Amino acid sequence: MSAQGAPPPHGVIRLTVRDVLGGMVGAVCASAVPVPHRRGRPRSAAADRAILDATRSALVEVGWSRLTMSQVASRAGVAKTTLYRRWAGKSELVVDAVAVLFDELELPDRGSLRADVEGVIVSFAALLERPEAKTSLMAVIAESTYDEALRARVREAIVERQKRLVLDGRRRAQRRGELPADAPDSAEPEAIVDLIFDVIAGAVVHRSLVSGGPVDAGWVRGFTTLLLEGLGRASAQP
Amino acid sequence: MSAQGAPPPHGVIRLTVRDVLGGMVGAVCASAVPVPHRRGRPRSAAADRAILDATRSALVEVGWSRLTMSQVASRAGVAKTTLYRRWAGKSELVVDAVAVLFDELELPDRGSLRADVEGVIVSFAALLERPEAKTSLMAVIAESTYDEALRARVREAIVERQKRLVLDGRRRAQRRGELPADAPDSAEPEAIVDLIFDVIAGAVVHRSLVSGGPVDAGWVRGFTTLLLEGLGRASAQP
DNA sequence: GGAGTTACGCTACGACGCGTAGCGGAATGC
DNA sequence: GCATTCCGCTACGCGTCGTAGCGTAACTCC
Repeated sequence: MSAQGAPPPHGVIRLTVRDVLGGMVGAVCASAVPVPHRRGRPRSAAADRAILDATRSALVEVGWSRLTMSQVASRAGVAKTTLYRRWAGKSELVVDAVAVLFDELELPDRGSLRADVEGVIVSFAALLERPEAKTSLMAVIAESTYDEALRARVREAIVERQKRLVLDGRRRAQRRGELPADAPDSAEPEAIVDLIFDVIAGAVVHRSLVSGGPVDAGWVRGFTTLLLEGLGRASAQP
Repeated sequence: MSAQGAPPPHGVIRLTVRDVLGGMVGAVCASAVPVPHRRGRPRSAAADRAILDATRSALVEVGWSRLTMSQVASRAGVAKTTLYRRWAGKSELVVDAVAVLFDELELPDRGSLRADVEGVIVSFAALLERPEAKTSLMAVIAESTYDEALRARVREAIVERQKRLVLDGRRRAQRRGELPADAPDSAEPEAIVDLIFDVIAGAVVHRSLVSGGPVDAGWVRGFTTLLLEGLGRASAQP
């Protein structure tokens, strides 16, 4: 609503996670320089960290719906106004607070496509089990269906950065000869990566947050078989 | 919070969608009799319908987060207290208001497994495009991560009732010989149905609500190929 | 070192949604 | 008739939101 009401103090009102963390995680950062803000008192990086930490711990304890800005402020030891100087609302704050969790995801080479797929499924499911992520991810996505800016923020901060996992795994499988190499005329390996990402992430989220069933070894094996060999063979397995 | 504060007036405070609609849609209804409430003035079925209609139309216009109980009440032409006599809060109300949308899903026999799968994907995606569903489905699921009763309500009213689509399609494919019949010793065709449901629903939801890409003919064909034939062949297709 | 600029903590405030209580009246079963 | 239950209405206390205004702290440029 009141995004550009007042003249922006430091050029930009909102900072991304990468600005806060000094660009230590991001590689696609637009401006490598973390905005050295020429004049005036600089924003407290300690306050930023305290706020994001407080947000995560509050999410663990009370969940998304009972999380209030006042509560986060007092936990972080800052004034409520300081929160609103950085984030427009609860949704924006939580996106940044949760985004760093997803950067912990790694995909070590396990030797085969099947092992790699099972690995990423298990890792992602474990991440979704953490209360901070579990309670807030869906809420933020829900909010973003009516807020285009928030939607873009979610995509940039969370979705886009995880596709690297699929991209890496696919390239490794191609090198091993488990998947066909990209046809030089085929214009869209990107479409396939997007598809695989939606299928894996969507299925794991749906399983653990909607259906509510456990992502245990049996489910992981079944899902991987379905992914690798399709419905016919997956139905025949024990 | 205050669920059982006062003695329940009519035996049960909450009614399910099937009670309201007189059991016209559900087949797995526990008690076929819609509680003929022995004494006193009966609850207005017209008010129930007006409230649920008002909820859906309000969801279309303002979305989940800006939806208020007072707003729904005045739209429906009922008092706010009447709302709270039937539903404990916004989440419960919206679950019931949205659940009926999912009952419209049908899966006509299109002659082949591939055509059936593509059909269910397209239908489900079209449903998610409706603003009432789009904005509220994720919000309710998010809320349910910290509310076990709500979670059960979502599962019963939405999730469980859609698995029939997968079950039907699978049986038809088995009859056609496109899928192997259930091994008599294999104890769990149910696990496979659950898996397929999570994969299809999860992928479509993730595609349209998280990634934000279109569920167009190309995506549907690619996803179907992946489902039927697995990663290897899906990667080779144009 | 001083001047200008920006961020911070604090307090207070209006606006709004929530969920409940209490009333008189209306619709049913006995 | 009488008891029972629902309805519409008004009013209320409570908590959260997001902002304004103030004095003060930190930093840059001259």
